[in-house]
Amino acid sequence: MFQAARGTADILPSEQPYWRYVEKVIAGITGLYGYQRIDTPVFEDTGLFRRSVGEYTDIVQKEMYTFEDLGGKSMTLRPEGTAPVCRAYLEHGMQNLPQPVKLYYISPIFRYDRPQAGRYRQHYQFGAEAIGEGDPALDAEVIDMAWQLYRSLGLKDISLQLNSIGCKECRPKYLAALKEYFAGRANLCADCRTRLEKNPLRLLDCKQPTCQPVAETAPASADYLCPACQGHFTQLKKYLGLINIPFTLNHRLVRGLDYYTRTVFEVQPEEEGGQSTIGGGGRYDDLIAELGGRPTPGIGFATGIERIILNLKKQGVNVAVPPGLRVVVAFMGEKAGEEAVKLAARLRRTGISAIASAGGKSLKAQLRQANALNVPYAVIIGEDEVKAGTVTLRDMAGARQETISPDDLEERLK
RNA sequence: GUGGGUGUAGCCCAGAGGCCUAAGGCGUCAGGUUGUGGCCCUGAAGAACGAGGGUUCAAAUCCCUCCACCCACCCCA
Repeated sequence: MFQAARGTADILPSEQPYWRYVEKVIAGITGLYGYQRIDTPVFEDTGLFRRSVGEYTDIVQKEMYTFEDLGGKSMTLRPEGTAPVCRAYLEHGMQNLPQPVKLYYISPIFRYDRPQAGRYRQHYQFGAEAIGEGDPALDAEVIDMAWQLYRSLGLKDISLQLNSIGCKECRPKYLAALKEYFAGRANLCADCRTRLEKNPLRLLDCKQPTCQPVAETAPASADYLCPACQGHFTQLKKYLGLINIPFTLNHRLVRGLDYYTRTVFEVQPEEEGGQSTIGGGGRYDDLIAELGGRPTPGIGFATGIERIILNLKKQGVNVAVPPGLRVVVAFMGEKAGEEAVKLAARLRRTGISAIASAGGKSLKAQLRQANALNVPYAVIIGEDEVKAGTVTLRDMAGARQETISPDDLEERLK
């Protein structure tokens, strides 16, 4: 038998209420902040991700679904959402729109990773990008939107971690300080020794017990910011205070994609546990230029739908279940069967969800099924009703029924 | 990619070398007299025990390989 590929999952009808709930909240929030939806292709030129995400990131080095198409081009299944949106921004000349351009997406993301609870090879992300404005007020707005999203979803006990990792002016100085600091440490783990050369920022969030204390007392990027970045960060913190967004400064917060500048943030449930981050984002002021556009600042945020749902369940958040079927039309006999098919169709045309039972079962079986489907009403048509031109309307919950004209059904079932 | 745990019908699971041609519960389907559900009762369908190999007179039960899921690491959403 075939199975869904490793790390992928079917989203079954019983799960759908969660997805629809999350989508509904997202639609509300994005509307409130003036974001418009964009959908980009599932695969892109591999170069787009290599250039934006960064050659030495884990994502590019070992997690991409890359394949050669029949024309010999290297394509990659989208491993993150920001680069495609930036590509679309440039491709469609959105720099000619009023800035910032605010776009959001809900789309599948692919990463070849070892699956775990809350970690999949295909998962869905909601992401939002505000491109074309570098004002820290916009950073605050994006962070606020993320925060309000989780609040609106009904998630409690989440925390916001915040940091600034500087820009290309001040970053080199900081990296040098970091390298100098770590190079002097004897007992770094093997991973950290390679990070030291290729991606020193990542040294900060190593989870190895031996590296922990070392990272804890490492130089903080916030102490090495240039005046401009310092000003930006200060303003951002002030704005967040003005709109009452609680945040925790975390000088070890680093993100796994190279394009981030200045602001980075992450949201996670306070309860400990692996795969806990539910969302994160940051500013990427050099990305658009890196992709060939004029220097254009941007900031974005993304969150994993599966992880949101995981937490909704953990916290017992009640999601609205969409209304089910309203009526089952049961019948006995051939002529009544025709009436049932006609009646069910007629009810649907008036906006009342209805099915005629099928399969020629006994009335008992038909009502049993109606009960299992949890419909509030059953309509019964037998020989008597056919002769009299009536139908029997049964209130399933009240176990009462009466014989009425089919013309009165619409009014009664509304 | 590394280390560990698990894998029996759609779901939850009993079962620890021969008594298993695999038990139970949920669910599904049917019936409990003639046109009526939910409770109850009865019955049926549904599993060669993740896959493949091996050990043994004999394996769901032991061994090996693979696959999948879960946990930790890694990384991130």
